[in-house]
Amino acid sequence: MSRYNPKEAEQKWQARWEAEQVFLAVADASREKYYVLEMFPYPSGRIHMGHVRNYTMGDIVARYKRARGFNVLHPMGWDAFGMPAENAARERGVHPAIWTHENIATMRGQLKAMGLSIDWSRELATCDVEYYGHEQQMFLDFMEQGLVYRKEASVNWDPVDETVLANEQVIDGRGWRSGAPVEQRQLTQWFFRITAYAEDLLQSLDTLERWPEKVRLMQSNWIGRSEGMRIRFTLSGEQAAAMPGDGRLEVYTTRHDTLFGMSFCAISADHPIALALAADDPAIAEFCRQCRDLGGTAEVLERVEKLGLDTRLKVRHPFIAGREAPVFIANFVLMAYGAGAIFGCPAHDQRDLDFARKYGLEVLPVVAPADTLSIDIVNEAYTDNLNGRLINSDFLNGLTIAQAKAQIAGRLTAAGAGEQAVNFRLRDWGVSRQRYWGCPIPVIHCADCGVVPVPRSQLPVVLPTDVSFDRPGNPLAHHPDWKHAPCPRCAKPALRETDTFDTFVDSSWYFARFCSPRAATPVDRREADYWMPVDQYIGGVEHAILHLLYSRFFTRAMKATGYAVEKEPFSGLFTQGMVTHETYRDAGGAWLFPEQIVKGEGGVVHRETGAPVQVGKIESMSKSKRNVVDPEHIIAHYGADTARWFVVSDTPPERDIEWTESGVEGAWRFTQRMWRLVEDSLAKLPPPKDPARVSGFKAAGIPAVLADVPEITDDAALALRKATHETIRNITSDIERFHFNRAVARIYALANHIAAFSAQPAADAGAGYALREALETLVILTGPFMPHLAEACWEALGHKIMLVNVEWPAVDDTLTRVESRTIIIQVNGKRRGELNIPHTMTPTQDYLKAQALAHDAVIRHLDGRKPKTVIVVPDRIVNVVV
RNA sequence: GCCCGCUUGGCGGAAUCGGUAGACGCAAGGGACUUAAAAUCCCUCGGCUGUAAGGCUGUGCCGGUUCGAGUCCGGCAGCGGGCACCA
Repeated sequence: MSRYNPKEAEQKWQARWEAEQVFLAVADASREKYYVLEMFPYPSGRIHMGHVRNYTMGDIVARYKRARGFNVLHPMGWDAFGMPAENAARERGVHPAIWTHENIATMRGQLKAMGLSIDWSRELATCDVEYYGHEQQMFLDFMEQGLVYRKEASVNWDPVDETVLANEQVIDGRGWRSGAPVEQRQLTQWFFRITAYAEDLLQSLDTLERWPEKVRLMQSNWIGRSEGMRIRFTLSGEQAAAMPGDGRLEVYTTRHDTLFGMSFCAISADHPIALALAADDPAIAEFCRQCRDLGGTAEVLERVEKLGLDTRLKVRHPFIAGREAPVFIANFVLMAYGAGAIFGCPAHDQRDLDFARKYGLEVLPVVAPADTLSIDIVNEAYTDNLNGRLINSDFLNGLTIAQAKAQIAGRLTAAGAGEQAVNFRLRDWGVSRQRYWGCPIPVIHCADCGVVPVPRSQLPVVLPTDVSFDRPGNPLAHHPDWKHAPCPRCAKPALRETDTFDTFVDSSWYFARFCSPRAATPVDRREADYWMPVDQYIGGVEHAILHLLYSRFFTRAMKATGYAVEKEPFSGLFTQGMVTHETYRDAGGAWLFPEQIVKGEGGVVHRETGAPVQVGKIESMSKSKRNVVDPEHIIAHYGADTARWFVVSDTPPERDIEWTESGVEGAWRFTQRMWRLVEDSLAKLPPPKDPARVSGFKAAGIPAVLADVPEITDDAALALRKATHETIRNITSDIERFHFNRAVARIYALANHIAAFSAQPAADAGAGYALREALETLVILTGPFMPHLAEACWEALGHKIMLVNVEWPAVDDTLTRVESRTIIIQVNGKRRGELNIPHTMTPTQDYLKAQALAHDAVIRHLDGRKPKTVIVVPDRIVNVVV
């Protein structure tokens, strides 16, 4: 008996798959396609367990779908632009391109060692000009379609690193790298007009039936549609006529029903009126500056007091003659949302109430709970916007909130003072980054002609390689000559745009590029029309909003520019959980790696010093806490199959999984156990039959491997066959529904059953067939999870063709249709016994009832009482009710 | 603050429709084999009770619907996630 050697077997089968180009995907209109994609990795240096989990899941789906006869596309690439490469350049003097490509080479090798069924001929990296050049072309197309524009926007600016920071890179108001206080700066930036599709992006969420409900909800909240009114108030006061807006102030509200409770208006510090006032008044200018410097981080806003400055402007109430309300500039009003101005009704909005209390403004309740008709407002606003009746509101009194809204909308619209409006929280996507390692934005700035797109004949705009990182800021801007280019329109000297794209742009269309990664155009329509959309996309939930929303925008924009037919990129989505591990610290509080500790009799101690170790929380693996396990070590020690098996065992894929040494040992034991099971059974098996035809993309329509089993009458053999076919049915549905942990459990259960059967002496010749059928089924069903081991077992079972080319087994319904033979007997819903029904009979309800009433335990529990009724659930239960 | 999700043995988790709660794995304990170890195999394993057969109890807590509730409904608690001055 030989021991299974994963190292040899994995190399052997990976080489054979590659030699026969099994995973090469070729579009074929005669075959049904299936596009499986995992979120492509950032080439940070080495793969981590999160990658192992992600790519194992994708590979299970890809191999399974392939076995089901689909023409599977399963590609891999690299999200290769981004800041870590520039940081490496600054810290270690390595050029970002070299750093990135070395990382890619390392990680490609690590992924290949996992035995993934990937078509590596389609590999791409977003930092290669063959990729980002096409991105530049699409940018120009989007520009022509009006989907791109430039505007001045406020950004987080790190004055030391001289760069823009994303909100996540601002920690406690300081730059995450430099530690310098972050400033708000107005910069002219490029934007994608994602809001043009706000309604469609929201509505179409309903069509994404194979997306997690949670992700759809998060996107829906992010888009943040609200229905309300734009209302234009007439300004009064000395300066009213001089203000922008023709003497009117427009606000957006969702509570126009509370208009009679208005006691002030407030505008943003960036509102045109505020800017106009600030121009003449240093005090106002100073106040506006303070408001802006607050910035946008949520934690700061939480603590900050509501502040306002009276502009001395007033607005007239549209329905109360002679009544006016003051206009404030307020720090809590955002220019980017709605009209950048609000009307304040303190009784029914908490912020307005806080503000009113601070500045001594009137608080007039205008909505009361339906049954009370009056309400006192102290420190808490009454914000119920569904139930309630209007009070203190003239012609609205007594109406419901909905009726009052309709009245107000009707009157204001008729008067030309407003109209109903839909508003979105979603904002346009700013894509400019002042960085080197990204896709150059293909425009030229000319003093005379303005912003001029780079002519298509001059694309791609290639990143220069001779850049230096010896000073802060964007190396492209410092480059001696790269940015100098003649204006394409007037030929005078002009300047290239030195900003590059946000890396989310690169990852917003790579899935489409995979369909034709070497095409001379961004996408080859014939290929894309065949392969798109992605049938199953798999990745971390941390991308639930931005990446997925941007990609959904991009496919719409690509459709508008003729690059795509589908507007939704991913018809199925699965978001997997993280990989976690215990944390360890020494007495000094320093984090320790798992391999530095030993768990023994005396508790947990340091491997070398023997000093006691504190075991901390189970947290997601991170380098900073050192609770990481390197997949390469695991694969070297146990093999890829064991690692793959472990990361889908026990825990449902959407939940976080804890990596434990004993869990991996358990997975390792099973690989050996399965191999032994096959070897030990070989002597009892009839000869193998290779299937007549081969599945995969070279042939369609495949026969089942397991046909022609002779008739079997032995009970144990029949039970094995039944278990075999039930396992096929269950694992098939488990994989379809991403219940990999259940599929794993069922594989264990079938293996246990086979082991028990195999240990008994064979009843007759048929037993060998049942055993071969069960073993081969076990091997095929294990294939998507542990492909190398399964190939080895398949070969050991005597087959000449590779398992990867064998079709998924079919369920024999005649075997599984036989219902349960054990019927549970209950008294008052509690289990009291069971009935065993012989194979040969089909019991009637009356028979079951009689059997139950005659049962010892039932008689004991009835204790002489007459049953009121007896409920019989066919094939399951008899419940005697007293 | 608003929105969403989760809560089952020592642990990860099973339990399509309301119908045998705890599959499968890990850990633990006992035993076999072995000079020994590794590996492997067998047994036990929610709690209480009983020599045993068995009995009682048990899916976060309180209540309801039902012949029957981990599953459905109402309330509460705890944990986790998303958004957050969004008018």
